[in-house]
Amino acid sequence: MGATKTQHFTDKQNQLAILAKALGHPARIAILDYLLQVDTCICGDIVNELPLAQPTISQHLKELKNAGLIKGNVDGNAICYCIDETVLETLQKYFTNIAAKMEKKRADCC
Amino acid sequence: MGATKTQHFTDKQNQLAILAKALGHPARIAILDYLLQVDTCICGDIVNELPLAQPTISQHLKELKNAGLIKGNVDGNAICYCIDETVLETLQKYFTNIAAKMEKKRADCC
DNA sequence: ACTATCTATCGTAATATTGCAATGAAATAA
DNA sequence: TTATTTCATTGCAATATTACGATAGATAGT
Repeated sequence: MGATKTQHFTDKQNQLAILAKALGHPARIAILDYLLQVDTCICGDIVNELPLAQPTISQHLKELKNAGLIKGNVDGNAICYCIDETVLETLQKYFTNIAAKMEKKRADCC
Repeated sequence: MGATKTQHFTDKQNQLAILAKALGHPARIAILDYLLQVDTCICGDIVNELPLAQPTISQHLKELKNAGLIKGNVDGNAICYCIDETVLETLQKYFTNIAAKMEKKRADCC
């Protein structure tokens, strides 16, 4: 025991959980914040922006990449990371959908 | 080491990470799905809906509650859990905001 | 070639999460 | 009172995550 029982849930549920989990760390939120802030979707000086060692950041980037939230293009010596829109749309849809459903039953709730 | 270095990040980043982390498990996504599906924000038979033991579900509910995603009202012997709209708005805003920012710089990205 | 720079990976310690059996606590029903 | 039902808590084992030093690979410049 200790491992998540993914087999028992739907693909949708697992996929959403993977995305949310990837966002479930302040460093990874900070990385996304930075990628949005920077005008060009520039590269690897994320290390200078965050209070974490380079291997740690590399690991966080890997997780964001595995979840599909960002993509990385090799650009000479550096790597250009940027946010993947398509996956973010999934998340946006999920929450707007929930909001819509909530709207419907506003009254009969606690 | 092994503990998250929350001190180094902003309150906003930490708060978002907490919410995302709470959603970062398929069982907890499934719980929200169920709460949305059921018409009235009904009570405790969530145990019958999920392939997990009662203590495990109780723990997941606790985490959703701690993150602020759901609230629970005692109703006699049972407990009535339901989704907390306000926090979901935070998430919805976050993603629509990201989507808006992405729109702006569509061109110069990888 | 050598050197510097940038990033990934390995190995490992510290900590957190997941899952459940057993047990508690609190309200309801008999 | 004595069940019964409903949910929470405790305690523990299995597993995952977080963080970083050390090291390796790949590219650019000299």
